[in-house]
Amino acid sequence: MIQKENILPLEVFMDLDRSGPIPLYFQIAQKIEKAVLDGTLPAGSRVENEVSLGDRLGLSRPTIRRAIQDLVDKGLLVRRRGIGTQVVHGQVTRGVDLTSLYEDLTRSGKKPSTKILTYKIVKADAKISDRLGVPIGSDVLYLQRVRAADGVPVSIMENWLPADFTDIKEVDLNEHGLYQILRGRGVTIRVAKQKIGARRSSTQESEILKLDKNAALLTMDRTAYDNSGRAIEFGHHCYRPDLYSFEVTLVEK
Amino acid sequence: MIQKENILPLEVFMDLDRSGPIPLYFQIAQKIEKAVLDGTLPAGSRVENEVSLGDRLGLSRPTIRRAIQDLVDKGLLVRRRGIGTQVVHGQVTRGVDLTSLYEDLTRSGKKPSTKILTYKIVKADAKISDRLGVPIGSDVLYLQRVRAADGVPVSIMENWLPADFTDIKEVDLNEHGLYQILRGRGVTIRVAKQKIGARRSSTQESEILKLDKNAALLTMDRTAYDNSGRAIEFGHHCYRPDLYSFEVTLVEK
DNA sequence: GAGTGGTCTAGACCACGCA
DNA sequence: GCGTGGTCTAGACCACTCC
Repeated sequence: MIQKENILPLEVFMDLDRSGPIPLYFQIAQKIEKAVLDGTLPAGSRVENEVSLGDRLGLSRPTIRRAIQDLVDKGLLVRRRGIGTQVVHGQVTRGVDLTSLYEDLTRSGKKPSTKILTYKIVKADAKISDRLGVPIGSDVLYLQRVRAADGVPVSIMENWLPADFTDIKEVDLNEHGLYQILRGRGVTIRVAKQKIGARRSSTQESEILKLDKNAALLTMDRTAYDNSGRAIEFGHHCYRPDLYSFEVTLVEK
Repeated sequence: MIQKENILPLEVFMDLDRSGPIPLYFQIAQKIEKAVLDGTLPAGSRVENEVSLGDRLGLSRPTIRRAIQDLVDKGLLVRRRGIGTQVVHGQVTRGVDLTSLYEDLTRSGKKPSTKILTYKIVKADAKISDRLGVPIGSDVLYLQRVRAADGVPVSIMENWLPADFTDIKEVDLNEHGLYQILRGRGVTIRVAKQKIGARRSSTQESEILKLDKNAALLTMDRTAYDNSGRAIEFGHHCYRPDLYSFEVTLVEK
């Protein structure tokens, strides 16, 4: 495989803020990412090596390295020892990055709305107890909601939250995504474990999502943890497969 | 939230190989991961801080830091500035890590087998041209296979590969996974972009997978790139949802 | 104020691919 | 042999959280 010519990024690296709160490696990564997206660094082209880039910018190699590594982890660049760093072919797809469906829809320009079907406090059964790490029989908040985009129903969402979230207001859930509300309470979701599958829809689900009987549903089970490692939310969601899918970028470590 | 007691890992860090080919940060990460899995570091417990661990092991802080960071990225640990590092609650789920279904099945103790339905060289249409980055009308290898686990059909896989892979032997595909064959040719898949969805099965698909008519299928479209960033394979796979699902761990960066 | 993780420096040596 | 990325060191200062 013939390598394309070296393309040295010019001074795309203007206005680096060396004293502000934004890390230097992050600023560098942003500049390089922008250069890839706008074609300054076309697919397959080589990226300047770490040492010389560091020299030119007056930054240490570990700082440059971290910037590039972050882009490699995002699937934007590929590195080979002894060879160099190249831009991956193929358009960039934004992977799932720990946002809720609500934010997903907002970002893609749709207008999300939520209808609450069920809002009640229930006792945790064995499964919920296991997922949330709470005792069996303890109070948990149970939500059943329908999320629509521009008025078209996209997803039925069931969620369970530990007892100390039972004071979440029903009205807030009409106006905001769940993760948005949690953030407002100082809870940051840091890790989520998801299982994505498919099944046929029930009669009720078909009615709600305006699908045929026995249509295919895309399903997702998720447990989300905050920055102390505690389970905050367990959810079982099902999506209209013609309106939603999951995009994932995998990078060999 | 009350934090649990400090639990200082003892000398779980025996036999570190300081001169071998395995990086020190990797060895450290393995030891810590093992301690989490076997309960030495229970869920919610604190992990010793970077500086003191580095001192005790006679290693620099960046080395220790890298080990811990890798585990954070895997969703095993959580960090908070000013607080410390803790073990995430909830059992560890092995995420999808850029292996093929063949390896997936082997690892979970099943016996994979493959039946080739179609093996031929076709001309790239607009879609395949776009996904593989080859000219429209150029030769590509088209495969249609059925993968079974312990004799039960799990997945129908369609794959397209660029012209220089047209010498892949049909017999090899019976015995090995596609990625396995590629590795044997010196091709390393480094990045993959996947889109996971669902749809109803066609009559033919239902027959092959031994499903009811109009059953739900879990589908995955994937483009895979090698370590030079070149597209190596595009695939459209569909799975029996009762036998297969995708597990993904997301970590806020 | 003490303890923690987050960032950054300025070097070093090695492993690998290529000419 | 040379250029590349991969690892590692021994420090430094800062931001944040808790007491």
